Amino acid sequence: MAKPRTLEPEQWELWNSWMQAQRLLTRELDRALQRDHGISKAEFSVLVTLHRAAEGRMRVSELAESLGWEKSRVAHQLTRMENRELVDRTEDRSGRRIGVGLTAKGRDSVEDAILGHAENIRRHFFDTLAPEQAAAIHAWSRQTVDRIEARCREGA
Amino acid sequence: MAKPRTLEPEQWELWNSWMQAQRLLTRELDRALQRDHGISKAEFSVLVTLHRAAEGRMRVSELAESLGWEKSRVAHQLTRMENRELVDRTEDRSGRRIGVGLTAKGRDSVEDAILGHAENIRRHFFDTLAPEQAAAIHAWSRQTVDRIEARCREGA
DNA sequence: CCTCCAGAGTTGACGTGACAACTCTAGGGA
DNA sequence: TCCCTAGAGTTGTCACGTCAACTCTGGAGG
Repeated sequence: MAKPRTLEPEQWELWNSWMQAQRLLTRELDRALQRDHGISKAEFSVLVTLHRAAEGRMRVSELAESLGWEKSRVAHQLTRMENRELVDRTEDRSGRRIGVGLTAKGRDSVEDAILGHAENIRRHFFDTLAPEQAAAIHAWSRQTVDRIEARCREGA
Repeated sequence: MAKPRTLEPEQWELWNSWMQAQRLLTRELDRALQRDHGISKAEFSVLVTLHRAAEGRMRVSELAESLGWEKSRVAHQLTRMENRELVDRTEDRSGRRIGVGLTAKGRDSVEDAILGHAENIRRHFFDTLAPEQAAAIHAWSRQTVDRIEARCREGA
């Protein structure tokens, strides 16, 4: 058979260390964001996206589209962030929620966090990444994203 | 400055596509496990670890060590899995919990799931991975795991 | 005009993950 | 003997993420 039913030991080894490296790295970055800036990675993503928006105000659906998140995830996240006064939801006069924007506190938080986060990514990721490793990872990432997105589109 | 304060655009591009590739890939594998075998990735990890254990029975702390999880996470996971009758906890005569093992249902589930999961990893990961990409990724993974674990040890 | 429906947004339930506080017990000195 | 501390294991609390079900509104078409 050209397609063995299970993986070779060295494939398991590669797979496990790859998964673990990812896990450790993202946990590290998450913790740093929390410790140094008091926000989580999810909050950071939302804040950055809103911050990049031209008017600093977006529809929930745009936000979901832009983040690649499900709308319910965005709604839950916004509820938590509204409680923490990082964002506010604007309503039309009937009380229907129509858009989201940064509060002053939210704006301060991102602008503060974004430099530190970039610095951490550089330290933990790019500084130990040889050029051919970067090339390999980049190529693999693009392949993978394209392939899975293609499968989702055709499967839908 | 040798160390710029923020990342180059192509670095952001690499970082973002890498994060997204991870996210899509693990979500894909998770869903397949859930759909085809009715178990989650976390449950699968626990079941596989117990299944590999010589006597099929481990201490909670061994399990935590082997999975690289915090003990509280393991305890919560075991509670859920005990409710689903995938594992059982053994007690000494004073009622103190002393070990964990697979139930028959748990054993069936892993043995059933493991081939399918390996197949999916092969399809989604290894089949699109050129040998030199595999080598680069493997090298990077090992570096990263070692470095972060070293930092944790010294930081503690 | 009325109905129905598609899309936006929310909510609830549940599993996952991190962190801190707690209980219990065995073992090691004073 | 008694204390007491280290380790095992649990529990509570909170944030995150997914799925399904729900509400509301603005049209398109009868």
